[in-house]
Amino acid sequence: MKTRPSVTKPSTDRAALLPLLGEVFRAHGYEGASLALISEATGLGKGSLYHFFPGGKRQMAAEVLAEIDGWFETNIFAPLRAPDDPRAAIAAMLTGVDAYFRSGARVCLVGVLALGHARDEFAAPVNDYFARWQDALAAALRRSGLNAASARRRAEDAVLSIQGALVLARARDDAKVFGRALAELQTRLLAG
Amino acid sequence: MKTRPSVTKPSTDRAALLPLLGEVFRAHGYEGASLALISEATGLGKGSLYHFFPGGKRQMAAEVLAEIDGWFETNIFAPLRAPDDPRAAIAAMLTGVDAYFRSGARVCLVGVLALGHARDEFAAPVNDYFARWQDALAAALRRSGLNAASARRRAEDAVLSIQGALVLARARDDAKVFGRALAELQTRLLAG
DNA sequence: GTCTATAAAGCGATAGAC
DNA sequence: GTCTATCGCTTTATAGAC
Repeated sequence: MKTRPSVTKPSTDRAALLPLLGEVFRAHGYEGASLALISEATGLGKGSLYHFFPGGKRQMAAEVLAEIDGWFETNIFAPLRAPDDPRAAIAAMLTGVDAYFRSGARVCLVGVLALGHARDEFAAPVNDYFARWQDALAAALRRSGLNAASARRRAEDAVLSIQGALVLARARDDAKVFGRALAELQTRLLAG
Repeated sequence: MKTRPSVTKPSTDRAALLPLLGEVFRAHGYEGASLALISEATGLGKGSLYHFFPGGKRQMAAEVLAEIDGWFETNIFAPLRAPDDPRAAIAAMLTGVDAYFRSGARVCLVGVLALGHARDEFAAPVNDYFARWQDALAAALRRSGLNAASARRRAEDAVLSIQGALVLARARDDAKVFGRALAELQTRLLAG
């Protein structure tokens, strides 16, 4: 990867930046993630950061959010909507979620933003993320035999339980809370 | 509580300050709750605030946290531990929680602090709050007939569901999520 | 006990050299 | 594309008048 007076210029390193930014936002929250911390985490000076993200911190958080949303869309939501075995898709969701959140050691940035000071700033994408999660899961549950109302209630309960488990795991500093919640969820989701 | 050069002077207004501070912290998070906002919400200048809380924002948040903890201890935890009808105590917990969190319109400050930047600052009281909640609820469940392990799992699930419901209600800007979660919880907790 | 004024530090963001 | 230097503002916290 080179600069090459002209032509191409992939600047793909920009994409590699987002996961780093995500961890800073997760660890310190939106307001706690100062440009100094971000600069330290990425090894880039403020000048470079503003070169990549002219919109500053807001743009950084927005793009991180979009990347997370995209990951869940392809890895979690889409499989739930696919017309395959719905029970297998639900099981895959649970293992995927467990991996993504590092078995409870990693917090949900979307939830952090929802509770934080900047919630109004990101209200729309935050709402959309959870709405699509619930809808996708409800679709799978419906295909597995539940009626529409039960599927919606059970999907909401699942999404909420995952968020709560992450909060409690962090609060109690005990990641195992998350694993227990996922196990409980599995039996609850796959029950008749 | 005394000053006494001049009789009385209870300075009890200090206690009346805490709920106001609590709402500011809830609404803006710990770092988002600037002294300017706190000054505006309380109608007190910075000088007065530092007169009441020489430790500044940290002390304010710590005392608010202690007050919340005390409220839950007397209104929620203690009844769960009392040797009365455990099922009635659990039902009372749910209605008390619903009232405290304004049916989902109010967020849990303890959870906010757990996820926020200042989590290390308040790690001990935050952990203690959730631990005592779970223990008290598990005791009631045990008295209602469950074995120790089931009681602990079900209590953890309940505490986590309440937190998750508050997160999701805020994220989706739909307080009714909370009411549905409490209803679901009632059947789950009181089930055989 | 309450205020205003101010100190000292950190913040996000910008400018411009290289 | 990356850096340093710096601006303008806000932050927490303190000092001191009243």
